[in-house]
Amino acid sequence: MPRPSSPLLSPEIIGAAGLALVKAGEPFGVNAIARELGVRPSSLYNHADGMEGIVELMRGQLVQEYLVQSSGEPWDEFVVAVLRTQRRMYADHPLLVPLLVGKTITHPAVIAAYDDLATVLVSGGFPEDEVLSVIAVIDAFAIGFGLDLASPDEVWQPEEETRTLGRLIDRAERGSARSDRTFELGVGLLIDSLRARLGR
Amino acid sequence: MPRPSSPLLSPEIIGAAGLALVKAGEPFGVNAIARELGVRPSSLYNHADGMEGIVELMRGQLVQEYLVQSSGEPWDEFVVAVLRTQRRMYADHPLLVPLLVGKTITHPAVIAAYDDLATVLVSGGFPEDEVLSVIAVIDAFAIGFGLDLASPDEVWQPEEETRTLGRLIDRAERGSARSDRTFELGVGLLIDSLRARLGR
DNA sequence: GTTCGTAAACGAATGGTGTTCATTATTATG
DNA sequence: CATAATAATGAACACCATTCGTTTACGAAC
Repeated sequence: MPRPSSPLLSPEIIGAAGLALVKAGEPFGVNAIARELGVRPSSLYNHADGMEGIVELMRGQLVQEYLVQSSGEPWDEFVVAVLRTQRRMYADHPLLVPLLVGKTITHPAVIAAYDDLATVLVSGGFPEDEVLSVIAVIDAFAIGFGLDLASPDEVWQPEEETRTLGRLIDRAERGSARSDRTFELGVGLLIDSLRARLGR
Repeated sequence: MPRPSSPLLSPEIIGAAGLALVKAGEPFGVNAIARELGVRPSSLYNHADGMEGIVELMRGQLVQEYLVQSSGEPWDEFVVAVLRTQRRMYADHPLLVPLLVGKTITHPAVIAAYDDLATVLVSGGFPEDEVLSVIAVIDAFAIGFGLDLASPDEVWQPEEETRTLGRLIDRAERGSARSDRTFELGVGLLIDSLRARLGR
């Protein structure tokens, strides 16, 4: 069926299909997306530049979906909001982390989001030569806690006797409750330190 | 060449070859390892349980390589040492992160390392129902900063005008110097907050 | 010391992946 | 109306992880 009357594909459709797959935790790839869309894999190459291009499409849609815009609130409130959203984003798509991380960011929407954060931090009083580091710390937090939320219920499974760990595990909460608690602790620590650094 | 006089392979040899590949940043997989060892891919299945088993072998050797043992120092010194080592480990093997993360940890050496850390934190005075969260925060930090160190020199590449970000990028350090600075800032923030929490 | 089972290599084959290219028919442009 | 670009297909390629049968050397039992 060559060149159908109304096109079956578009960059948006492909990106959305890819995101739907990773959201469902199913194996994600060119063939899987094509299967999902009822189309041959080679057809995708008319709209996206291979696997890499598809990932870029997904990143663009993902960022728009999890966008947080500043609206005049204090810097610390904004940072917490960004952290919460980013963590949720990474946790909802753990399979994408290795694809997204370690690549230079050029997508305008993503750049704009970081620009927004940088502006808020500068306005909040952070010295200009420190803001990028603070942003990287925020990124590190979000990725780390996102992966933590996506990790299995039983993080550790000791097979032999332990001095301390086993006892703590037995008493601890499980699953998302544990991860949420950890995240709140971490966010509190981070914001406190940033406030302290600012006031110094 | 069936059944050679002296065996060409062993779990240790296979794990080491896999680690050597990811350390060199080369594509890593069953075939690549076999090629590196001058052996057919199918031969590996006599010593390791497929791709998954090979990753497990690699994890074991990796942990031993980056092991940090406590020796009576104060908890904060130990935490910093663990953070530094873990960050280096993830930075040296960014390709392994998606394979290591999100899996239940059973390897005795890894469990022992976490048990050590838990013991130090409890001895340091942290309440028992908080120690696991603190450990998760430390993990999140290490992964996040490891990935940061492994990320490209130009993290952002704005194509359009920005309000703040572009100016900060122009003035900022690059490469590992930037990442090191960020890490030191993050470690300082984390330790300060943990100290504050403990003293409260 | 011969026999026999196991161990450790190989080769071939299977089903999966991402990618390229020629082909075809439709749609849009001149 | 003629022509070029477009968007699908199918065939082919190279690679991947994995399984299975085959071959042969080693080590233990008789």
